[in-house]
Amino acid sequence: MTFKRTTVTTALPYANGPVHIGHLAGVYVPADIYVRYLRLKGEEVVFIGGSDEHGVPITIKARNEGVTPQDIVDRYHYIIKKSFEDFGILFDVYSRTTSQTHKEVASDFFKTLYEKGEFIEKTSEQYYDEEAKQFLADRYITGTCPHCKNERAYGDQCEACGTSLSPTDLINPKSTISGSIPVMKETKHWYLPLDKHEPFLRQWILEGHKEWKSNVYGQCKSWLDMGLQPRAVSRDLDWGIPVPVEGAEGKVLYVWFDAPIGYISNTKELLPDSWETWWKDKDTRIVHFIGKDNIVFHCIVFPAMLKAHGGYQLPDNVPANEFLNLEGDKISTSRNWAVWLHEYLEDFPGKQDILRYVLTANAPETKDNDFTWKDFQARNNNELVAILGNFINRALVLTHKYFDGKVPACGEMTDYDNRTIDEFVGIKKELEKNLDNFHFREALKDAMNLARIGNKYLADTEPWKLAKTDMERVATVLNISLQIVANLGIAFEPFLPFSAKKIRDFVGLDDCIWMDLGKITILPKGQLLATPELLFEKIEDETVAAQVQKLLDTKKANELKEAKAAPQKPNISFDDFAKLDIRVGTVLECVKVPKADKLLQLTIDDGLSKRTIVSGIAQHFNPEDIIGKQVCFVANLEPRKLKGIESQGMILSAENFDGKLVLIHPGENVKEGSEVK
RNA sequence: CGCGGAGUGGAGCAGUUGGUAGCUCGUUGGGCUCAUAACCCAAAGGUCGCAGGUUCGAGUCCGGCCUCCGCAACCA
Repeated sequence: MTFKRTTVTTALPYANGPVHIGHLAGVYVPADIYVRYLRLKGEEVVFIGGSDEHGVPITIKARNEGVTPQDIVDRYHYIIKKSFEDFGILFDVYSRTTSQTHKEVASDFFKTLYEKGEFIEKTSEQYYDEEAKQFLADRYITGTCPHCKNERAYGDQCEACGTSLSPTDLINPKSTISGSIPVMKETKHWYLPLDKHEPFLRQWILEGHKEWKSNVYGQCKSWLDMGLQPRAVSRDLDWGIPVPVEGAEGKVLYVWFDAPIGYISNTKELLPDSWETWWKDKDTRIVHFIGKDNIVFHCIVFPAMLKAHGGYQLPDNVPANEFLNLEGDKISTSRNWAVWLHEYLEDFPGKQDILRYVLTANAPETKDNDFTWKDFQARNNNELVAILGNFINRALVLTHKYFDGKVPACGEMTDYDNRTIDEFVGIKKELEKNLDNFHFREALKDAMNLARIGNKYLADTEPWKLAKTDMERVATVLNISLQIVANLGIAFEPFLPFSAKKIRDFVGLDDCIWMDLGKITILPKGQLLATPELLFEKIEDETVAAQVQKLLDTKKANELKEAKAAPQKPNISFDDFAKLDIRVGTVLECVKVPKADKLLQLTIDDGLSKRTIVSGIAQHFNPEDIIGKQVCFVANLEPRKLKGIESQGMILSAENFDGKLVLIHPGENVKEGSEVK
């Protein structure tokens, strides 16, 4: 396959929240690695990103916060943009779908399809929320499921019984936005007849792109086999790009139609004069990096749009990744179950490359993977520090020790030297093959193996021993070792750009050219090295423990938020209440009841005498912690024998939502026997 | 039976068109001491989710079953 240039796009993050490690691992790091690699090889490439800023969820978030949708997208667009910059994701352009350029491009795109007769118009009745003044997407309507009578079924599906529904099936429908009862209202929309493009798509994907990843190919095949349906491309909403035809007041382009065109708009914003080359020239190759949730849009819908429009190239590959989980649970923006990029950088300043490394080494390329802080620590300590950082440090320290920090001359090379270099060149080829095929996890492993070769080379040649007898040989060994260091400065550039730059700075290498990889003549003799400093540092147990604790706190906060108070019990009369005799007493003694898991035996000074109370609280308190404390107890509860001990009352405690018991104490000490009313 | 993906030594993953099961980490033993107690070598450890079928031969093909994840709402 030959091509002259590559257009790389990344899924546009939705601007209703910051970006997290899942975004990075699934889309942006792989894309950035790929783009950096192509650039190093001197290929023409343009790297397009941007925020997706339209759609219903943003309007709802804005309503909930009492601000405008524009406020929301402004807030997150800049946070997201900065996160990407901070992590070295080198977009040529990172724009937004609220830009003027996009408005024009998307409008024109729609108009072209409209004028070519590529849409069909349909009028239908849809639920309308009169209070919120908007039509309701299926998911924003709840009601009773006609099949299982579950009262919390959604307009598209009942999650209790699994049947798929249409909003009109629901009994007692209710808007989730305002809570009001929606009414049926007629509305007209434009549809893209995907079914019309099905034969072409079938041929193009199923015959023409068998090389696509199995998850991508499989998903497409499934959609095609099910048969494609026309899809609406417009919505009744006041936030978005107006449908640019007459009689379409109050209607905007549906986000999935709007968003992918953003790739084109952003290219145009970057290159107002030459953008078409990057989308329409036959020698241009388009690659979309996305997550698995976006497969059908990028493989079926967007290509159909481009085909219908005419003149555009279709994507050459869509290397979609699966999802990344966090400590065993699905990452969730709404539940705050995520490692946010901006927060990571606050906790680990300057350590972007560690995260890039871990996310690449553990990328969800073939199935969902799990990010754990323990793995993060292990990969840093055992791989980045021990293999890569250590080798570079060894080579530099030895050179400073024996040659005043100058690259020594390379003398006669042995067979072993040559074999090492051959091995190096072999790995370079593997590395390129893996990068070309989007196998970034393997490619990173290859790059790491280059550092391993360096360590082995030093261990086998033992220059610290040779230094006693043969300095000329030491010179050759260190020259080759330093050349390997220089090579690492190139090989890691796509993966760890910050560290690769540092490595090159150590050895005074100004240019980073992929062609040089595999050569041992990169550094000239006599080149002065910088003073070595540590490339990576160990991450201590406490550091990762703190991160884990942060997540546990989140989990707890979520549980608290979701915990609901139990319904109130039926009313009682004042007389009933007056019958209760609740008093304060001081715990004099407290011991565990033998052969009982839950029982504590307390001796209490109740102001009159001492009484014994047995309480089922042993799993929540240490007996000695309670002694001396004042507690509240029901004094006139009928005595009852527990494990053979007569209990004369009941200790009062509150049960937290998580089942934890808390004793009820008076706010300040009072006289024993005081009544609680 | 909605659709797709995944199920390989303790953990995380490779296994291209079927031909003796590999890699990284971890573990154990040894070596080295230039190096951030880092590095190098060696070993142990798997009936490739389950039970079938095709084949001289299957992790790799076919049909069945089980488990996990995702999509069909928002979300990479």
